[in-house]
Amino acid sequence: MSDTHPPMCGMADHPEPEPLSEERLSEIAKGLAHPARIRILEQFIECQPHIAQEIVDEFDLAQSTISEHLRLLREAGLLNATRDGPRTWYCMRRAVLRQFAEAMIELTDTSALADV
Amino acid sequence: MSDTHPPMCGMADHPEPEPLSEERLSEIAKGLAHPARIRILEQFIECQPHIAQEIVDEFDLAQSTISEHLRLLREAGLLNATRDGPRTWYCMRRAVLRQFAEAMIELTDTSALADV
DNA sequence: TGCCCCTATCGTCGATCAGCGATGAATGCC
DNA sequence: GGCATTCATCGCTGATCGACGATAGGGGCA
Repeated sequence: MSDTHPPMCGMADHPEPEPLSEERLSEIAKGLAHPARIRILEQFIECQPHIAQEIVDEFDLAQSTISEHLRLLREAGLLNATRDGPRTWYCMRRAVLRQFAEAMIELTDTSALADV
Repeated sequence: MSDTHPPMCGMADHPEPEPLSEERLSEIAKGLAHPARIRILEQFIECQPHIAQEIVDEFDLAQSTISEHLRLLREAGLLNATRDGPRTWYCMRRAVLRQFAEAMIELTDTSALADV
């Protein structure tokens, strides 16, 4: 039972309302630029954290490869990692991905010109 | 005057409603994974096509480098290219970027679980 | 015809990515 | 203490990216 004790993920995921720079946006896009990483993020649709082993079990990839993908997602700011004894709990930083998605929407939004 | 004769860009940009695969999503993300390419797309916020030279003039990068970025954006499906004599008109495929953005929104949307 | 403009492509170089196995550190359990 | 589990990191390899200059081709225009 004590192993199912996720650390209260992502609730303090407060939105940072400053607009994202092109550099920041491209960093996030780089995090998304591999099918395995998209699939990893899909595992977090249920707002539940996962330990790395759970992610590894979902793929036909070596543990070290998954660990590398998790690192890239962390560095892109798309995942949070919390060590808990021998485990690491991961959860998605929804606000970051959402802010990225909204910036992309704005790029497609001609009416954004009204603000210029 | 005849040089300002953009080829009726992107109006036939009909949405393709099939959900995007992880492979497709990561291809699009790869197209977005460089600050110069984000900035290139920003030039298309006004729904107007541009020739490659206009893009080159906006950057401190060699023409061949910009041409390469335009190629990657084309291959990611984010830009359309239309040759017109010596020029190439580029315009943004808004529906593609929007569909990508909406897929990212869904990843952040816990209520998407209701559909499962 | 000849020249210039606009672009795409080629070749090259260094940097980063993507994959793997192996190793090692931290922790919990017996 | 000893061992198994979990995970990150370290090489290593091949592939791709990002930048450039140089080159070449396709049109217009004089």
